[in-house]
Amino acid sequence: MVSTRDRLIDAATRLLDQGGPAAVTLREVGRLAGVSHNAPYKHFAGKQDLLAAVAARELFRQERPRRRRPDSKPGPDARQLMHEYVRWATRYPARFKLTFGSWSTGSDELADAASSARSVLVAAVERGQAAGDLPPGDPERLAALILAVAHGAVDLALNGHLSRTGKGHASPKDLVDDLFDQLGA
Amino acid sequence: MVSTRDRLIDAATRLLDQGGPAAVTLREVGRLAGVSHNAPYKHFAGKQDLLAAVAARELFRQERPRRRRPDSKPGPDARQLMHEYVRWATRYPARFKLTFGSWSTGSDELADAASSARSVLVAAVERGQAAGDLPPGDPERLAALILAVAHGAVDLALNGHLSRTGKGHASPKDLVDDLFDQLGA
DNA sequence: ACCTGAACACCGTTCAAGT
DNA sequence: ACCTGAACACCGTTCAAGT
Repeated sequence: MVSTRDRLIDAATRLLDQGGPAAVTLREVGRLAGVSHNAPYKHFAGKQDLLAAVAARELFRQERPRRRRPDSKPGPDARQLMHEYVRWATRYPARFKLTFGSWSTGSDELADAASSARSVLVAAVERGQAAGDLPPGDPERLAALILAVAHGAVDLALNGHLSRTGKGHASPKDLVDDLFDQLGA
Repeated sequence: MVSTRDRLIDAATRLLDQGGPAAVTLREVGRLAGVSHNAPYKHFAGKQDLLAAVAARELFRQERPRRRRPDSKPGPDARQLMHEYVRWATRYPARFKLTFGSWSTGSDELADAASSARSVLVAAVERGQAAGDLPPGDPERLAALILAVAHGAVDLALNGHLSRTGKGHASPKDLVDDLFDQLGA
């Protein structure tokens, strides 16, 4: 038995994927969930709060598989993490833009999920430094640099600002690899 | 004598800076420009086209000072270019998000301005490579890596996804410098 | 060529009311 | 506790008409 709240988030996510945030109208969300156009107000403060719930669920789903990993196995390295990040963002561009966009709502749920996701990357960077694959220095700051490249490359590519043709053509994954190659040298 | 068209773009830019794209209503744009709420339709195809004009003017203004530079002086180096990029984006976040967001309208004006701005960076990267400050390789691809860091760092910072406190704290400018330091080593 | 005023369809949000 | 239907204010866009 899936709750109305979950069905509302499902519907909002589907509409978001299809047509961006503008396509997420409360009327259509309600219709897809089988309720009236203002039933969402009984579960969320408004449209913004509904979208924040979508973003929070997305972050949680990204992080959960890594949390479940048994402690005996080390997690994936930072390069692999960024490859997954790029792959997810490319596949679900609207979710990517929403999740990493600015939330005017100061949702605790979102803040917690984001900081948790960041700590996974920092841990991977620390393992890379210990193995000599990454340069020394503050691991949080190096993680920020790595995330900035992945995030920026994806955002530029999604918006058509990466040269899409000719010798200069590089995919976000290529640019992430370029960075790690430079860091390893 | 400033044209109605320019006054409309001015008004739209002001509203954009104050409250983001949602605050740019054609009614308020018209009111600020001293015309009716649908006079903009005589100059632009619609709201989207008006916002594209704002973005195009912004790109043009960024690029113009560099084009006027006499050929005898070499342009600023890539690091300095990215510092200016970060400074502009931090000062006018709404313009940054609009200009580097996705334009559904395939505006030629925008595409030209964007590719022109990119070529300025590529030229700076080539000079850096010639001077031995940057590693060898395809300059377009290296320029894309550098732009990805600056763009990603600014976007993460604007959206509050860069750790704002503690030892991991790094500003977009810091991250740009980190990349250039790594590339120079 | 440029502009206006009325009108239409749509949306977020509120409210009174129902079970 | 959860939901509905009507209503309100607002917005993008279109249209007929004016100079």
